[in-house]
Amino acid sequence: MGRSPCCCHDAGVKKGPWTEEEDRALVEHIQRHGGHVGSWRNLPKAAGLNRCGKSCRLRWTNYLRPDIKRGNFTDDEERLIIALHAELGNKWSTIATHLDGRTDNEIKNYWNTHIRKKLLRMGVDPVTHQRLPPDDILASAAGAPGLSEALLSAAASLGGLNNVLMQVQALQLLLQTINGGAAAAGLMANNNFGSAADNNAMFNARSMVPNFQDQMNLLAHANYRPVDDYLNNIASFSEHDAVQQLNAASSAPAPTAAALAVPASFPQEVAAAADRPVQGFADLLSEANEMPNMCSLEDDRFWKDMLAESSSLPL
DNA sequence: AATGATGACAACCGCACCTCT
DNA sequence: CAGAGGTGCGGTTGTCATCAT
Repeated sequence: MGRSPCCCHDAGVKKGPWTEEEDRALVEHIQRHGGHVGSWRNLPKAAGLNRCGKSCRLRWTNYLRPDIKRGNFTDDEERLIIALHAELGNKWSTIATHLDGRTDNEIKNYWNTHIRKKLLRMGVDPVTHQRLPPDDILASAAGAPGLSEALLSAAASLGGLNNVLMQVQALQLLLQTINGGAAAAGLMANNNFGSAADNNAMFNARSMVPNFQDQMNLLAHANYRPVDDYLNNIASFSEHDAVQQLNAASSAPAPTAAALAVPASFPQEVAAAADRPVQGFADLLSEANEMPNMCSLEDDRFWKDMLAESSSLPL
């Protein structure tokens, strides 16, 4: 099973982008043979192409084949890719067999340029499809070389995220890292869901709940559905993502006062905190939200200011 | 307007596997 | 069974367009 030498190493064989003439020669040659290629190695000479046979095969299978579907991936296709990737991993060719007209190369590129980044923004490991471990993030913030890719991605994306809930998640992770999570609640004011008073109630209450899951539960009590756990069930991701997109895009009614009421099961100080005016990140974040490009890791001042604000939040 | 940075996509590279002799 | 030819596959790189400075 030795590896055969590739004709691509031949001197004078052209590489790089294909011209229209080359495409036409390749297509006409294959059509002349009824769509059958025979030997790819012999094809270039027969077709009058100064190309490696391998290059011809790639060009045909990934671009010139008549049954290839061009254009953007649909939502359904994206969901299918994610689900299949969770099951199959980087088996691009196998994944491609489930999507009509899509090539493995196209799917692979789409994954690397779109889906992977989207998952990272949501705090999801695109390899394991699980939530990225907090230790990873904490270690990164402690000065370990190489800030966590997830944190970097989340932080760099803060201003551009079109989904408030993603912002919340990203900032939660960031603040847990920076400040032990104590200030994270203030960030929740940047949500556009309800009135300022409602936000005060919700977010001050949240600040009294140190545990991330408890915070999420409190939000859930107020009819928020921010972090349904895709991470524990990859099959539900597509729907979850779709719901998130809908939530972000829709003009969903603000939660009612009743919905925002602190549940009786929460400690008394939580209820008390609900009446305190929110401070800290709210203004900062809403300002950032209006100017998407101001948030980036390169903008040291932003993070410096945010750190300063976080330290002044009431606990 | 020029230049650098970034993102998206096409194409290449090298290894592994399958088939045939 | 071994080895060569041919192809499939996944990772990586190159190229070009667009955006930011």
